[in-house]
Amino acid sequence: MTTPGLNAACSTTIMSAASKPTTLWAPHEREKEPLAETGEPFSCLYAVELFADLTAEDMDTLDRMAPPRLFHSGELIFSQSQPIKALFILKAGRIRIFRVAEDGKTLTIAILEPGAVFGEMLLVGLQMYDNYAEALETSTVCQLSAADVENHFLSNPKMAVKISRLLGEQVARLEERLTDMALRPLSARTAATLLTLADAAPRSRFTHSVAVKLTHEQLAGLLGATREATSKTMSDFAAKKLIKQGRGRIIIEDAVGLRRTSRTTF
Amino acid sequence: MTTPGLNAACSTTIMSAASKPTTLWAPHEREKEPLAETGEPFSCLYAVELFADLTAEDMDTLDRMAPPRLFHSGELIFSQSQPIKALFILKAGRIRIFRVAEDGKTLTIAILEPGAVFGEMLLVGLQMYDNYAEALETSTVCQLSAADVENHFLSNPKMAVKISRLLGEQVARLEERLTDMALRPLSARTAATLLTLADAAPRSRFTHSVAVKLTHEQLAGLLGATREATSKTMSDFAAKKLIKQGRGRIIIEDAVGLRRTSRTTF
DNA sequence: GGCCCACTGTGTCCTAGATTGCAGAACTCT
DNA sequence: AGAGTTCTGCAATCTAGGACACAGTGGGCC
Repeated sequence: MTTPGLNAACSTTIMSAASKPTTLWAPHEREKEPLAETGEPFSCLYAVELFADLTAEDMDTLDRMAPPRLFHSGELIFSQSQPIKALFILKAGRIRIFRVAEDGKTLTIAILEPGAVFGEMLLVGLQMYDNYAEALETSTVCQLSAADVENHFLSNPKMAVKISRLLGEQVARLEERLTDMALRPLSARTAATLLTLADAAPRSRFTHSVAVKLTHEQLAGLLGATREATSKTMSDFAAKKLIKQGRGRIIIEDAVGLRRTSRTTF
Repeated sequence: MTTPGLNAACSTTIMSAASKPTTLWAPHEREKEPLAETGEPFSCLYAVELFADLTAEDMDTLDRMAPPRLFHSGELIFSQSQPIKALFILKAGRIRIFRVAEDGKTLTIAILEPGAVFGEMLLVGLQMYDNYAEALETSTVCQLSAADVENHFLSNPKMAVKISRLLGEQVARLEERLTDMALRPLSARTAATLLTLADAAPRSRFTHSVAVKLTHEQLAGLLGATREATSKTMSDFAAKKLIKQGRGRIIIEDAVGLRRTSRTTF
């Protein structure tokens, strides 16, 4: 049920039903989709698990309060200078949550797919929170103001429970990732990360293989490694027939093999 | 107010009022304390922030349901084979939460001080959760059964909110630690970790300097580094007058200096 | 159809930190 | 007080992965 994704600043990566058509990485897909959906009257909220317990009425109210907004590739949704003042719902596109070190290097905390909720630290009243969010592609994002959230959420006891579960899952994932970072070599981390990405990814109905739509550089950001090192690992994996490479995407060929190498120490 | 400790599997590291006397690391302290307190009629719960909203009545009921239990140094409180079936409150002593890799290396997720609550993943219904908990010293731990928790907690709406906040703080800390691990050299990580440990640590009333009661090896476990590497950085720090060393404890001498080196890249 | 740029593949250093192996010092326990 | 254990301090070597520096190449864009 719950997707065990890599997402840490969001959590439910439930796909919105209509978000990704069956075509997988069809060229030109990008231009049509987000723009077409912008004006659409349907809810940002329906497909999001977090909101499932709301009454239809509440949902509609909230929906009207959550204006969709378009972000172009590379644009920042929030950052240090623009702290989180809203709860965000990703309707279409992809968002990268990341942190920045003094020297400018970044670690990406999560890559969000449509249906994800982020900026949830607002929900638990955390002020100083130095994550950045950036659109990886042209994306449309709905936002609920802090006030609206206050009124319609924190009053609802079921909601608090949901939020707890959501955060609990994040904690579990982060702990896992932390120990991976500390005790596993790059190859193992890469394999593990690919697998997690794979089952958070939109899936084609027609092929049993799954594609992860990332460049080596983006993957490197997730791994806390350099682009070069990641490229090398990917070549190795390709040589071992674990994956197949494509420009900007990686196709998982042998999931069990990956699982195995994700557990090896060297 | 809330202690920004390193704790990840617990969170509030509020000290129970009577837990640590002013003597700091007095020899032989260990034998007397936990044993003497075991039979004590007072609550495990009073000093724990998570329970502050309970009625006195509820508190007493819960208290009677939470038998204190003694764990000796090195003993496991829970593990893979003994999954979490209770919510634990650390009354006295210190507990280490950790994870284990295939090759036997471990990363410690958190070191808990008295007053900490752990095993909280039970609260959000997470089943498979592969953390271990081990007593670092002889420790007394109270446990609330899953059923009791169910009855007295999940009914209480305020409680859910508290749990959310608690988990939210954990998420923030873990994200911070993850990026530290990924992008910062050992020296910086060490400095940062010492600082966080320092203000989670019991504080003497008489000295303004704070002591962290850990061996290099334990610290190394927290840093995801070897004992040797940690020892070396500690020597460096001592040479720079940032800390003072003692067997099994580290005294912070220059907190701002540490803060500075925690931000340096090299 | 062609240009240009964002991805990718390598290749050569080079350093932080792991590994190994001891040795002395500080506690603890009896 | 003596013995054994735990901690800490080095020093020598090894290596995964970082830092640079290019060189192809596939694909979107004009």
